[in-house]
Amino acid sequence: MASKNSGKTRSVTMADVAKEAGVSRQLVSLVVRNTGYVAPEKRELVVEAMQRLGYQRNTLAANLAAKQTNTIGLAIFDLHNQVYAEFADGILEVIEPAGYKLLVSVTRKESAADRTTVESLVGLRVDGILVATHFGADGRNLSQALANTPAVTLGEVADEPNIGAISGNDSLGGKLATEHLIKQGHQQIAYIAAPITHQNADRHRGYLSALEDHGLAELVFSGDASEAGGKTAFDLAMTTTPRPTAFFCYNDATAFGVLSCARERGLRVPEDLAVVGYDNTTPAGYPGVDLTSVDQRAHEMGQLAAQALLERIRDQDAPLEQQSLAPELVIRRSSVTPN
Amino acid sequence: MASKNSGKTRSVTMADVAKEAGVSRQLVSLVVRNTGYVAPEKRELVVEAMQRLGYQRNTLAANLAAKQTNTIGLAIFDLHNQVYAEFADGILEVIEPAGYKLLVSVTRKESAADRTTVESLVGLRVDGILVATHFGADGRNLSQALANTPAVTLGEVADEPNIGAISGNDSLGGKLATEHLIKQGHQQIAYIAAPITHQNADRHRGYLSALEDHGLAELVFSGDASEAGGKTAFDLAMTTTPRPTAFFCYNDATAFGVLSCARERGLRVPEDLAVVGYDNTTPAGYPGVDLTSVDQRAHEMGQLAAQALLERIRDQDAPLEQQSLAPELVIRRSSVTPN
DNA sequence: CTGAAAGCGCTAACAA
DNA sequence: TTGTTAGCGCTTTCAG
Repeated sequence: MASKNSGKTRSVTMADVAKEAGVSRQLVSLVVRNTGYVAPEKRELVVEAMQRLGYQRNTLAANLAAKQTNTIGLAIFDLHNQVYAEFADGILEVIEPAGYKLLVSVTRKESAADRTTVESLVGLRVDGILVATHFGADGRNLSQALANTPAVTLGEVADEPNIGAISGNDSLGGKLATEHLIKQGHQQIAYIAAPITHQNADRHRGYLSALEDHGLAELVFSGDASEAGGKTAFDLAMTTTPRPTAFFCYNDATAFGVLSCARERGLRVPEDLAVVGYDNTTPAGYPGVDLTSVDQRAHEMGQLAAQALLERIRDQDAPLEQQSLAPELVIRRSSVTPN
Repeated sequence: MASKNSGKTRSVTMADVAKEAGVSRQLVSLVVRNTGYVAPEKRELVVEAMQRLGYQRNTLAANLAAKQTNTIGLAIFDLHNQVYAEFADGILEVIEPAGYKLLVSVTRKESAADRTTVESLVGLRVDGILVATHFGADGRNLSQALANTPAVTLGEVADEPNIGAISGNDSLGGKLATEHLIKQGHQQIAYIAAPITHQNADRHRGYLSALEDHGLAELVFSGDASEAGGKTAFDLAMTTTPRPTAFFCYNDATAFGVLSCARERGLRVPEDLAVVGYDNTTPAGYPGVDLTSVDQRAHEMGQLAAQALLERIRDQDAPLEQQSLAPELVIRRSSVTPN
């Protein structure tokens, strides 16, 4: 007896509040929803009753009945990566004023559960989902998981009908970064790649295109878009000949991994090794880090994606937003050859 | 006509799946919940029907009916702060194997909506809540917002009956940090304070106690527990006499703000200024940053808190967990006086 | 395995 | 303003 939910005390319901306040259930509903006209004294009565009883509305029931949750879901990959914080900031600025709440669903990167993340949000029937998690190259998976929930991807393009996307021009970003390194005099420039996504493919492509323009050969090492991934890839790179003298990394997280390893090996940045990241996260600018990084304007992307999503929620037939922001290379010490 | 939810297509229900598969609704429910015995062929039938129809269970309805969500809520303050990522990692390691999902509710720090964050989780009827947000000194607010939802606070003690807490020994941490700075020869040691919480009060107390032991006077400047707060406080500190030569900061985020400002003013760390943070977040260890920081073992705290919470969910009468972890000072370059 | 019935706590529409 | 009546999509229990 009593294995689960042993002592679960039945929670206070609207009916309880109504009785306590001596009014009808509907009246309570009205004041809770802050809708329609309620006489001040009655409202007062209800509010007091709610406080006495410690009433908390059951959003589950409310949402189920209303078929609407006033909540936006954000699916992300790794809480450690600061880009997501930038995204979230931008998103909140847009949705909070519009009366929406934000719910974040996180994957542990090991569990590769991108799908789960979105599905759990869909299950909760959030009004819309912002997908900032890596979904591999397989957009179909995303579409399936979404099951018609309005969605906009962030950073990554979705190439599925009916899904919006606010992305950066990643191939341009890759090209800018690589050209910068070439201009600094590097010939052996490595790309630290991440899992197979459009973002990765595009950054890679930009890198290649810059190399080709200058007749240089590519050197690619794969990690997993995290600091640990950067370390792995770096260690690999150090065993090869010719050894790279410059690293263009898939993102800042990866670059931080590279920086750490470089120090462990006694390599100085930028004297012995130039490093460029992507995302221009806050830590990239910390004194002493000074990581050159491609800024894809994550904050702005968050805002735009949120706007696009709200648009789509209001009108399912609104035109599909497919914006792309131009990236900007922020040059710091980590990549500048001293003279 | 049609202002909201204009094109909202009715979503696929269990009944639809049952009809499609030619079985009863209960059978569908069984396979969805993965409960009881279902004949393999029948299961196959159902699964296929679900895929054909793109069925996604309505978790709202399921949770409402089952009075259980298999979800743990995490209330946090600021996605930018890496401690929360550490917390989350530890939490996930414990709850995922136990079959729980994690939902994160974030506040924008400006909106001071600690309460909202918890309330929105309570509304969703998550099975338990981990509170890692700053709740001011007012535990009553928390209790009210929780409305009997099992909860454990992370980092902060709750001093409310019925709320568990896994915290660090913050006054010890403050003392360790300050004593270290004293040992480095500093006399003017500032504390960069954060909003009124137990954590802040305790770290402050530890700082004071160390100062008193050595007959030093306190210098306190207040920020808001973020990078921006650190900057504000630092600027303030720079206008006072005597000017501090060392800073013990409420947390790493604050410390990063201080480090940035210091550089802007051309002050070298640690030559002109020693800095110590709290939390020992990942960026503190980045090459070039090398921030001395008190490690409160956030990852472990996350695990313990999750365990305590699960315990409490299983049995409402389980003894209240009130653990405190001993912090450890991780000394790096930022605080060591060169000789 | 199926069918029937009750209920979770709320919203929504309408009549009184 | 208040009742009344439905119903949201699912779980749970019990009999068959």
